[in-house]
Amino acid sequence: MSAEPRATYRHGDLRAALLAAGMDLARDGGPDAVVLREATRRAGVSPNAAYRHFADRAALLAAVSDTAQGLVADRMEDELSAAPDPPDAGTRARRRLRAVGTGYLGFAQEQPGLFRAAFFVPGDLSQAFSPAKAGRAGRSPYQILSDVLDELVAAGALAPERRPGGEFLAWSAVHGLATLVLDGPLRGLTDELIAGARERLLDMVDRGL
Amino acid sequence: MSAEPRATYRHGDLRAALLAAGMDLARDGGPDAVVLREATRRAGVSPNAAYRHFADRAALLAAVSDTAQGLVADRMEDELSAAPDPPDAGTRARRRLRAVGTGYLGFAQEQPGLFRAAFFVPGDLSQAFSPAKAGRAGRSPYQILSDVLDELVAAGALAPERRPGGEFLAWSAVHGLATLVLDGPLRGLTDELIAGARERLLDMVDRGL
DNA sequence: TTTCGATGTGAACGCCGTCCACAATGCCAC
DNA sequence: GTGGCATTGTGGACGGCGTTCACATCGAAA
Repeated sequence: MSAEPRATYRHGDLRAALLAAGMDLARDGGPDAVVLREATRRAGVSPNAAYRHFADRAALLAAVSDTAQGLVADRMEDELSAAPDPPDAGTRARRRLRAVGTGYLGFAQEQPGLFRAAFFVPGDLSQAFSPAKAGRAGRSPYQILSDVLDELVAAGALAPERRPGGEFLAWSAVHGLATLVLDGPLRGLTDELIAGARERLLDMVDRGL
Repeated sequence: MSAEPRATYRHGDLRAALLAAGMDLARDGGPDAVVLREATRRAGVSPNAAYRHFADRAALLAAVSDTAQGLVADRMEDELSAAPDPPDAGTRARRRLRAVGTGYLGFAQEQPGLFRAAFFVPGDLSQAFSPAKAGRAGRSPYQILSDVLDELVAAGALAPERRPGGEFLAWSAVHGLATLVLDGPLRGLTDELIAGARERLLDMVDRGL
């Protein structure tokens, strides 16, 4: 889709094409690989054309980041759907919180480039609840986490006075571990070892929230 | 120290000068601001001269990162020295673990640029125990954390079977929170609010380790 | 004193993000 | 229809970057 010149002068949906190209670049290479000129090249368009749809490279990267966060949300929703449904509401809610963390960390392992693009872009977490970051189900990763914490309170598994700010505790733990797996001492470990670390970390959150 | 030409053809200690310039760049601007050409400019030297001392920009950045981690270590040691010494060994050890986390997060707030350069450089965490990352006291941030966890076990405040991998749990939590404070929803909050989140997070680690 | 490795210089290459002026296009009012 | 106009794409240029190659300069060892 890049070699032959377009039939029409107009492209059709250049914004979407640039975003798709940006996603491809991010997939193998992370945020630094999202290069404006290369994205236009892949879309079969001159470099400047990008500026009709994105203010600058940072804007394109932000769009890529938002889209990638949507994929993370999907991965989390998948894990939620697959989670078993124990009868007791409390253990069910706690199980669902684990599923959310598992989905987040699973995505980090399976799609390191996109994960980096999603969460290692300075400032792009500031409006974590923006609908631009939502997945198919319409919820952003933060919203999913937030909702599961509400379930925890509703099920009586988390004291209401501990609820406020719970997102920050849970997210901190899980995101920190993702960093260790991607760039730190846990890099390159076998899936089993990483799964072990994950379970221990989720235990910590479960116990300490 | 940049304008007037050098008296001698040789620079003296160009490596150190480039590293110092790199640290200055990182201090305000983070890792992306560590630009090879600018560092040589500040050292009063042609761009290529840098290649006699660093293989490429990544090598310079890695040196900056290591040095910055040494500063983080210093900040942690300071907090450790300032920590009160309760009589009970167990509560003392737990107090010291808190101090380590407090120092880490304090540095992140006080020196965001250097903190980013220290910990937001892909791959530079892989050998976390390298002496290049040590502070004045000769310990890297990871070593400090590791030692405090050992103290916890020695004091009987942590079951020995929970000890292995404890670094990953504690570090994950604290580093994740630092990310939220620097780039996420907690950015720009008052110091009191951030301190509140910090204490809650350290509670979680304390309880859940 | 000569030689030689280590260190710094100059010029160049290709890549990047971005800006400006201009061309092609689709659409809407008349 | 047709003329005008906002939208979208092009071409060319600028400065900055990392990096390489050939060359100059120096200090120290032979």
